[in-house]
Amino acid sequence: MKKGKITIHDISKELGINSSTVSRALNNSSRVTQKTKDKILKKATELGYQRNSLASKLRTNKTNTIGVIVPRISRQFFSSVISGIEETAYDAGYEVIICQSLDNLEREQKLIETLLSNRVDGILISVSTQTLGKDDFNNCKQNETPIIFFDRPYNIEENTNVIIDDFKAGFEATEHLILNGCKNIVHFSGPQHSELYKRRKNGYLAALKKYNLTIDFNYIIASNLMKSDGIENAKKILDLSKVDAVFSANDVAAISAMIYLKDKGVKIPDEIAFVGFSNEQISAVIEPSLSTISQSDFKMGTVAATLLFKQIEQKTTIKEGYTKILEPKLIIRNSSQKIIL
Amino acid sequence: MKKGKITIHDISKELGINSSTVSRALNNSSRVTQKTKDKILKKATELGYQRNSLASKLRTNKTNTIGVIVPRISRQFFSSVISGIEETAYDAGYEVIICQSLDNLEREQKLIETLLSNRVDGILISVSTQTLGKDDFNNCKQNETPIIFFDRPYNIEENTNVIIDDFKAGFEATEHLILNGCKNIVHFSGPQHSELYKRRKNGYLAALKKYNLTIDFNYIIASNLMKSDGIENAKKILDLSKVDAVFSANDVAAISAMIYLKDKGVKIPDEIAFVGFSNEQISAVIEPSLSTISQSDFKMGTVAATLLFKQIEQKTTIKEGYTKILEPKLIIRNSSQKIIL
DNA sequence: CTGTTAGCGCGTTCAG
DNA sequence: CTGAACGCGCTAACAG
Repeated sequence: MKKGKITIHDISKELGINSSTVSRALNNSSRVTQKTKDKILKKATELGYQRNSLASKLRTNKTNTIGVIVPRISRQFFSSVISGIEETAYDAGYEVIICQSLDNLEREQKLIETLLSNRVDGILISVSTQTLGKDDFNNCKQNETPIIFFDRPYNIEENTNVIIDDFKAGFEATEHLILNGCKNIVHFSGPQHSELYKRRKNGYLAALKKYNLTIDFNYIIASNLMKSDGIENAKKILDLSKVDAVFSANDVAAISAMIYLKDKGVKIPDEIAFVGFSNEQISAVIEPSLSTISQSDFKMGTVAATLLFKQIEQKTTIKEGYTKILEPKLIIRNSSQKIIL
Repeated sequence: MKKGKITIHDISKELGINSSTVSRALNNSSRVTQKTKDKILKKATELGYQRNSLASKLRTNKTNTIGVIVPRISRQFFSSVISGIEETAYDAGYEVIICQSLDNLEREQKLIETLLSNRVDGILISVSTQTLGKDDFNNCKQNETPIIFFDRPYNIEENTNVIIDDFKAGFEATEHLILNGCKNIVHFSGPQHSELYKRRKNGYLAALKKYNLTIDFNYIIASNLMKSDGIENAKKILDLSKVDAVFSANDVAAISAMIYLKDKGVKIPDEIAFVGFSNEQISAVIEPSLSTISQSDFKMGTVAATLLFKQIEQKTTIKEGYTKILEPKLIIRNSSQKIIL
């Protein structure tokens, strides 16, 4: 057997058929007779032919590949989104290159460069926390490479974004708790300079108002996204006179708070609604006494990917400032005790 | 500004310098004068030149890219290994393509094909649980593309593998617990047909023997890797008269067991040694009452990658059956209470 | 339905 | 130190 890589020319010569025909056959073109196709395919496997995508991509100027950049793949939210993206891409015949920025702007920029130099057809990105500028992704636009921002919106006026309706998520989660008989609902929020957490909080407040429940601002506990904040949150809960539910928009803090309370032997609220995560490991942890609700993170992946493929294939000039706001389709996870949402 | 992609020829024409020189300058060849280099680089950024890696890779027949296949990126062990791989690759000037097989053999095979057709220089893989055959990766060997198996060994006689010394890990974890005064140590094991879990168990047994502790086989609780198994395990613990530590080699089951015990209000053992994970989320969950030990998963990534790059660069014919067994460098995670290991 | 020709963008000869 | 020419493997366009 020949050393090195076998090319279509090797097949071509062996069979006395022109290499273009071989190429067409291997791409299953309708313009080749089935008989010759069979002959070629047989020979190809016989020689151990291995398609060279690089050459093909170079020639066609189309890679059928998209790049995905997330802060960390270990974060369940992102790995779920990635799964959604991959499923969609798989069906649409696209390859996916996954990258993690580690929330580092410099690294993120480097990844973008690498993806562009590999001529990906498009990019999906959840920007790093360091990414605050207004024009960090000009190189994409210059290349006319579509880029879509998901989860963490970026420069909404000019770019395509896929985000969730946080107000509605907060409203519906809270409303559900109310409809299940809860009246004293604590809300764990996140950093208050973040629009995202503000919107969720406003949803919470709106739900309380709708049902004429008194609003006690001591019941709104804002904190950062650290474990230690969760402990602090838990201590604050202990100071409140009556709590029959928690709506948490802050996963890390919420979990450590719950664990802390459990360890202290405090009975944790029967009704807890978490927004923002659905990881199996985490749900393993909080079962059976709690339930999570999960944003449709998987769906966010499919939506973002579908949108990207549309942009790629229509080759539309990128619409400025289109934002897709997902309905907060909240998924109820079964619990051995009460259903939460 | 010119539409479409700018090539070295565009730079070449604008400057009246031959494209070969431009190419050399952009690759920082020593055979170009600094002055012309500067001129070229300036022009390149001015025109928004964007290197075409595809063409370069095709031409040089070297991609400086490796593929990594893992069952799931969401599993902390794998995402840690990936981080290790990425760091190493980053330093060595390699790109990394991350793929997940979802523990599905068909998908795994397809990914291999894709990676090969993209001419990756090498592959790192932790095989899917469905991968049992002896020659599922012949296409790599045929292409002379190095492939290294990590964590889940595959056909040790013929391939390069990077695994951990499970016996030693089990021994040392158990020994540590003993040295901290524990005498009644439960061992959570995994599927008993797996060599990996057998070896860890043997390490546990060896440690008990060394310190003349009585071996009670009721204290060895084997199960599968599901949440439900963890619950069963927990129930079995309740039947035991005295337990002052747990050495768990089975992360999923161990966690759900601990949570179950907590929920039941049972005081969980003070000393718990987990082997096999170090995820932040998980450690958030089990703090402050427990501590984890983590295998050097990150290191496994660096070691496997380093080995692969060596194979790639030396272009050695792949040594048959070389297995690198890592020392189980166990990392102690701080706990607010006792240190476990 | 198949063959011919040319070229994607780059790097690497071999000249000068 | 720089230029001219060729080819990596594949496919689009045009013939036939």
